[in-house]
Amino acid sequence: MARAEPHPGKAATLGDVARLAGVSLATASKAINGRDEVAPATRSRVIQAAEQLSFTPNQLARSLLAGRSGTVGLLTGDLEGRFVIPILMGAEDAFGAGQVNVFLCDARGDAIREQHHLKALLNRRVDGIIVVGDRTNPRPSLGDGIPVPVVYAYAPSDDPADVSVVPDNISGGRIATEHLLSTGRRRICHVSGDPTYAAAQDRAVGLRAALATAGLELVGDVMFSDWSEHWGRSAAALLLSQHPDIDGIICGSDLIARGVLDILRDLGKRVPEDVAVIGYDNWEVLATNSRPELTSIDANLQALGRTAAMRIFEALDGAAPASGVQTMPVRLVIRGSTIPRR
Amino acid sequence: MARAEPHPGKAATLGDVARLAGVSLATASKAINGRDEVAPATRSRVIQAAEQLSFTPNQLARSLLAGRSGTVGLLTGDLEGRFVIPILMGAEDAFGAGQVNVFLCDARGDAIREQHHLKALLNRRVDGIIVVGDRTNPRPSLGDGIPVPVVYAYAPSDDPADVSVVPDNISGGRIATEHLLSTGRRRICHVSGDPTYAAAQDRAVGLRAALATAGLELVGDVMFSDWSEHWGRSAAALLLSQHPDIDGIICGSDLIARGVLDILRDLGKRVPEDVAVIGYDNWEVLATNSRPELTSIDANLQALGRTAAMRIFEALDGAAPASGVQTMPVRLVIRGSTIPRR
DNA sequence: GAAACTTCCGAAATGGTTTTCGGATCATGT
DNA sequence: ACATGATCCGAAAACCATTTCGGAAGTTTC
Repeated sequence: MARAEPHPGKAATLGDVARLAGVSLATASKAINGRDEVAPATRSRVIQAAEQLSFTPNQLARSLLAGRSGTVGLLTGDLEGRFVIPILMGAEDAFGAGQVNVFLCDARGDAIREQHHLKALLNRRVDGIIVVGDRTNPRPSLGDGIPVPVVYAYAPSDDPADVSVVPDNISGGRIATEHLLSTGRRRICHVSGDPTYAAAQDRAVGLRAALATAGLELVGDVMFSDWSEHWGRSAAALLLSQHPDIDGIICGSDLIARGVLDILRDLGKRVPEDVAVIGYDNWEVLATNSRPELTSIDANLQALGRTAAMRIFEALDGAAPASGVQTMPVRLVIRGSTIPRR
Repeated sequence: MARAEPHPGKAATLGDVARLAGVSLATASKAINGRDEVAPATRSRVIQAAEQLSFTPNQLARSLLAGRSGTVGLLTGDLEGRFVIPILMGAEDAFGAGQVNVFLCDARGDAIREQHHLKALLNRRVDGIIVVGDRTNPRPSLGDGIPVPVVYAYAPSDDPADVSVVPDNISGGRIATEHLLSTGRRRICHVSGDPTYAAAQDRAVGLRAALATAGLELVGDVMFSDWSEHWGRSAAALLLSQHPDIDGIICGSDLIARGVLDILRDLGKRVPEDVAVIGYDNWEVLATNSRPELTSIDANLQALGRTAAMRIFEALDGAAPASGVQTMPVRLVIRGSTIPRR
């Protein structure tokens, strides 16, 4: 047997409420929305009727009238959701829960699908669009024919006229390096990931700059390959054979760092006493489960999402676009792989 | 300087198109929507006008009229997004890209926030709601006062009158066990996670059943604690000291399995030659980066999302609710931790 | 008692699209 | 020339909430 009234045919409309309360639509609207042109007695009558019918105003109709839908599109190509979820949460924070809702569209790296989603979002009259990429390389702009503000998060647009918000990878490389230096390390090398990633290059730049400031040079070349744990292991083995005296390894990702830690353990090196290791991304589940726990750089993605949302707001309020790429500060999270537990 | 026309004040409406083409709204609508009560010449004139103005129909207005918004709400408490993203992708597949868009709302484990989001979704007149939890324990039902179909995915509702779709953990435990048995293992133990998780209990049930069918018993008790790599390491050390002759370890999660693999390596046990290890979740980045790569059980979350979406469809089409908990088959992914590489 | 004012309520327009139904036009058949 | 039919188009209603503006009461003031 079907449940009682599982999906009642129609939701109550303002008209229903007005009829039940014995007033006109206009009065009902004013009573419910707390406008002051209505007598207290009438108001309470209307409100009671609304509750009785469990009336909720139809946002569709409201949006149509207001010209604002109170929705935002999040267009992502990030297959795993590692970046997009924190960014979404940040955006939700900025918009205020319940005020604005977010359409999440996954283009899965496909430009056609992205166009498809974009069109669908515009048809739904979203008030703004946040485009999220999975790497910090510039990505093709959606173009300037879009009738709502667009902000690019994590992956910047290749058009400087667009608004982009990205983590500051140069600074990240510098901070990681300065931290190792502050713990007394002097023979530092760098195992990074895919060299075609702007993030890899930027971090290396920051790293070299920090070393130069301290009058030091990188031990060996930056080792590029991919972002995997496998590579972290291979790289560490190679590194230790070529430069047995290194005392600090800066890794391009936490996954790489995990591989490096594995090999250091196999080779009998103590971390952090003999060699300090630092990762990147602060992927908690990896960083807190390693032996020892992994110091890492956190990109503050939630703050990044909040900022992206605020840029949308500003554009909606008619502020000057402030176009270009805005970099967001990153954060050092210190754990046992660089500082011994007391 | 501001860009040229960054956000043109108004998008073209059907009225604009009609005026430009010199026809009425009704005719313009029919021409664009391919209805056959319009002369070919008129139609092409309208279509050209529409393209000239780059007209796109306002979905808000369309939805208002149709009584269907073409949107679905995905209400999640999954903080990390590990479950919700595949489920979202599956739902998108089922709905057809561009036909339906998904509002993603993260309640962050907060019942108040969940209510808030739910209300917002209903006000936006979503056509259905998918509730995603981060564990397979029954969760509180949203209740039966909701005017649209609701499907619970991953975490079932505690109300049997609701529609729930969950992965088949019992079967998962059985499949994992049968796989180890098929590789000749006979002394099998089980390191699982938090015993308050229904998933942990279910997997253990399936495991014991498969062993019983083969006339075997579990070596030692099921070891419960939490889902971490740390626990995997502690458990493995304990296990090997108590039962040095075990030849198969079934783990409650890939993270636990990673910890187990670490300790086996430390103790000089060869995997899979001496001991086979199998994980759970098929978290690719963990499973493919371990030494050796990790055999695991995949919950087919994308298919689960697809099914959840189809349940919504069915309810919308007025089909019988088919309420209760539906379990979805899981899948064995074989890698090097159970079968030696040839 | 009439004018001025306040207080509250309702009719109607608004937003953009779809759909129904009646009307107009034109060609065909007789 | 008139009826019949076919073909195309347009006026208007519908969806639902908000807002403006005018009007109907009721109250105060001289």
